[in-house]
Amino acid sequence: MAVTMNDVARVAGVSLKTVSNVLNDYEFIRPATKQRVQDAIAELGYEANLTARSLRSGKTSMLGLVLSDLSAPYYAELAAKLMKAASRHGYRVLVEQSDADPSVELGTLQGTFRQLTDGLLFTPLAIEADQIAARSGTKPVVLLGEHIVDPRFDLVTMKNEEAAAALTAHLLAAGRRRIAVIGARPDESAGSAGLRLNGYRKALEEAGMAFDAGLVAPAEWRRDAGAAAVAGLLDAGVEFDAVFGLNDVLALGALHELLIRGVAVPSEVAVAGFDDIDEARFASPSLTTVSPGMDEIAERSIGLLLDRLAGRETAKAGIHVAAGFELKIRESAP
Amino acid sequence: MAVTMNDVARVAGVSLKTVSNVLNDYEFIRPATKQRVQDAIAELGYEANLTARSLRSGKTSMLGLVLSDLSAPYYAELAAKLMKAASRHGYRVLVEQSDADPSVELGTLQGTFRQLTDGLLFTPLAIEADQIAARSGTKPVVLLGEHIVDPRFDLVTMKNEEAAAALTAHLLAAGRRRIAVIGARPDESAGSAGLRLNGYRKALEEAGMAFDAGLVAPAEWRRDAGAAAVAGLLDAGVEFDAVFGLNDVLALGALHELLIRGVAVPSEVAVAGFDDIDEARFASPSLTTVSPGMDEIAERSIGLLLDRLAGRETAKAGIHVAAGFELKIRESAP
DNA sequence: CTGAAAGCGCTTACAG
DNA sequence: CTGAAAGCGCTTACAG
Repeated sequence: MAVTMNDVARVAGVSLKTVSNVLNDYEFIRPATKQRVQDAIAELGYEANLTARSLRSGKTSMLGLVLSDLSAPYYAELAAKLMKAASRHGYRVLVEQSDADPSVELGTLQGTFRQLTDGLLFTPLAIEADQIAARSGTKPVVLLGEHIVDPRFDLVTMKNEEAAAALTAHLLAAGRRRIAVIGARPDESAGSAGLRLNGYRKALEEAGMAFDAGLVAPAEWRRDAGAAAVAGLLDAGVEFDAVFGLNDVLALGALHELLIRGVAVPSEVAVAGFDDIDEARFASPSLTTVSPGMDEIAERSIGLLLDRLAGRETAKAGIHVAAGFELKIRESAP
Repeated sequence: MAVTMNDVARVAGVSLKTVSNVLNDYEFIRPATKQRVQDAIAELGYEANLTARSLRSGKTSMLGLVLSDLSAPYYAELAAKLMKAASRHGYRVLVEQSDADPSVELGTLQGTFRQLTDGLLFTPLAIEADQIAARSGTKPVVLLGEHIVDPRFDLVTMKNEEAAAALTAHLLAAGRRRIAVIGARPDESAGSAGLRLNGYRKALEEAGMAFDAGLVAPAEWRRDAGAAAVAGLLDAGVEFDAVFGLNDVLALGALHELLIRGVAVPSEVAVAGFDDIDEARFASPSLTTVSPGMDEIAERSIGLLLDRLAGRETAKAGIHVAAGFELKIRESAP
């Protein structure tokens, strides 16, 4: 049997409540009493039982993180940073992989996962704002990404459109005229894919260049799909002198396919991505990309969620944060 | 206020215990009673409170996973697979990043993290077997990796030595004579680095070739360190016609550095790694590596831990499992 | 097959 | 500043 607060109270010669007060940093405790309790805790090696505390207080000191797939480098790096940020504030992070399955996403908003966590960092991919609103209950939710941008919900995101435009402008300034885009999602205009594509179009427009839909290839956001998309363009005889992968793994898959086919990068075709995952720096050639401010996203989203939990942030409307971005110009598109 | 078992009992017209029996699939319940309870559950939208259940039963339905850094691709992919495997058995996985810090590793063996989880999948990197034995308590622990191989503990690992030898033999068979090794850890002979280096030495021996310590470069297991290690060898004028990165990110960092320096891969220098992370297939050139059987590792480690939890496995001595491996011969070292 | 009672280890009003 | 009591929502012996 583990040591309980009762044992501590007995050894310290005080009541249960006094032990609880010491444990919870209650202000008005006589220093001598506090010391006696702390000595007893040390002597017995007492450790608070989090489950009992949770049952009574309704708080778990865990935050939920919902994302599609932890093995995607962007999510892996983000999760690692979020966990570190949460840990600095005394919270743990419980991760749920949704696989972009709507029923899994809905499931995390209620039931066990919700019970186990005090608040949620939620990357919606398959469900809509009203579905979240219908079951968001009283625990705070901070949305990540851009699938849902809604004034009702807190949101931490990145400057997708602006950054994609800046990257496209860079390619244009370098003399590229036919920039293929891979990773489009024709079925959704609101998400990251849509916003980044918008940025691309705006940059073209600003440069007085026509948009050519034949340069836009849809693809799932995976390496192999990026490779296949570029293969498709090449096989179809589409001409292009640059490829903008809407994220890094797409761009890296494309880069791989181009090199296999004997297409020189960047001399014949420049390649650029989005996310600046660790791997981008070490690709060969190294990948030009957008650093979307992942550190800032991690800090701000944890900060906002904890502010909501602690009642430090009480705005009725959702707070929207967009982290700053930075262009990383590397060998693949100098 | 959430719906409780009491509410269900009232609506169904039965006692608390009967509701509990239905919830816990107790065998001997009259079908009609069971139906009444299930109807009440559906009507009220009742969901069991996991915290209360945990407090009373001492079980949390969570497994702990301790690893150094979730953003390392190998760990990210492994964690994703472990979570999926656990989920199929009704368990969640709570991840703790240790950063290879001994005090963090020790901390996960007791205290809150231990309380929150029914069993542990533990990747020790900085602590030793006796330290684990001293605080392993009654909850099961399955070790991952090879830092600690001890008959007292269950262990799921890979065939490091055998696989490294097979990979080295492949390089030798392809005519490579001076194979540099990067990522050695001179301070530890037992871990993955030591075992893989052993495999390398055995393959050399088998081929009747001398071991040259000048070809072995220590490095942390990161991309940038792999690049720096190769740069060091080149700058020191060490001659080599192949590089064996003791894991994939080391090999990919090395590959990058070689290409930057104008060294042709594989014609001048072949490059091989270990792990077969997703990225290896899509590197340019694609990376020859060892697939260490990650699916098998995930399945077996979850399976073994759950067998211990359920009392299906009662062996007094630790059970050691080594997953099968496969050589993935790709462009970087054909 | 089902019920009434106790209790897991805390925190939370309520007193004093 | 500290104490005695109640109760969070379950499961677990114990009866019957």
